[in-house]
Amino acid sequence: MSASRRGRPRASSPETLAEAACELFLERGFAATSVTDITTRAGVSRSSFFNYFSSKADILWSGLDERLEDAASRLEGTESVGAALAQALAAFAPDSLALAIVNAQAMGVEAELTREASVRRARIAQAVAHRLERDGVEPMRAQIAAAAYAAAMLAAVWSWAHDGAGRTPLQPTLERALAMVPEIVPDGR
Amino acid sequence: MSASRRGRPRASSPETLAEAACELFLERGFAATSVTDITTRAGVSRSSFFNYFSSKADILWSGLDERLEDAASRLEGTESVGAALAQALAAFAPDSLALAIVNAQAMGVEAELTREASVRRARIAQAVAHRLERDGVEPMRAQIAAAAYAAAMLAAVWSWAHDGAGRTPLQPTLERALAMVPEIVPDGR
DNA sequence: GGGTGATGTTGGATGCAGTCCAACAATACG
DNA sequence: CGTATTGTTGGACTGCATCCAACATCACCC
Repeated sequence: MSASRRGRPRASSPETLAEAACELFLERGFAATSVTDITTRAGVSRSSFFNYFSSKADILWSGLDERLEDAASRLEGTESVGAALAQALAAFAPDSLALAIVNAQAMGVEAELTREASVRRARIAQAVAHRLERDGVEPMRAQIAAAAYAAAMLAAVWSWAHDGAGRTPLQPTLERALAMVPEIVPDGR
Repeated sequence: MSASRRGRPRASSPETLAEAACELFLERGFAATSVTDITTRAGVSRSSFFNYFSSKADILWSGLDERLEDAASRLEGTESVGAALAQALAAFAPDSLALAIVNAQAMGVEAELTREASVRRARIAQAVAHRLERDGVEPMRAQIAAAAYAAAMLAAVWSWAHDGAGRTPLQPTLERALAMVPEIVPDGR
């Protein structure tokens, strides 16, 4: 744990920026909030924003994206697909995304959410499909089964967010969702 | 058939613009081609572009989007899910999308394609899920089954494009893909 | 055949996202 | 104290997308 590194200390953090951003999203809406607005409230320059997030939309998704990368790694191992996904998401804490899901209407972020969610669904589905093909499932079947897993996963996150991401853990909801997949998709492993 | 309508005749058409755009995409790549480049080659002003497409990416997707809207309408009727999708896509002719899928690398459009494809997958999945819920399938199951249908549908389009969209009809490939879904997703109707 | 309304085109102004870069600031370390 | 490292800042720049007022071209009807 390098508590203090070499050069100039960071003047901000993803958390600080995300907090400022979510406040503004709730006040004015996502579209009406510019990156400049966010950095102004956070007390840093606009340039710095892109050291922490690669886009405005990334504020909401960076937390989950991290977990999805972990999931993709685990899927290359020998864990079962369900276990890999469950383990990867075990470390997913309530963040901007959960807030945005619950307050989607207030933030005017519904279109943005469905759009970006679909990208994540496809991303994790591709990882699962690769794994299933590695296990000998034919490509077409693998894609269909993988899509089912991805849909279950995102649905669980949504359900968990609406149940109150702060109070409830994600795990039970996720495992219930993942358990449904092999029931209806025989190719699930 | 109103061959000539009321006001000033159109100086261009989606087809003309798409053709000019695809040429440029093949020459310089998608990212390196600006909307201005496209309209210049097509011989119209930049402003006119947005009378025909809502965005640059839409050049590739407007054809399929039209079919997906039709599919969503059909899904509100009494046709089976498979029949609704097959019927809707029966009128899908090879267009810019097929060209882009085949020449994805040359156009430098791979990231764009996976991204936008995921949005369409989610869109049609939602329509299917609505239908399944209407038929009494519980929401979670409906979402999973719907994701499977959507995955099959897009996979069919991809496969068809690679088989040579001009030479082969889409129908057989699509029906083969759709037929796979009820085999592995019992809730499919 | 001239007026009228409908339909489209054009150019310009505008706002914002995202990229890039060179100059500068603050730290640890030897 | 000098130096390498890490991070910040402002500014320039490109391109997407939106909006709008002025203008052009048609069909139609009196």
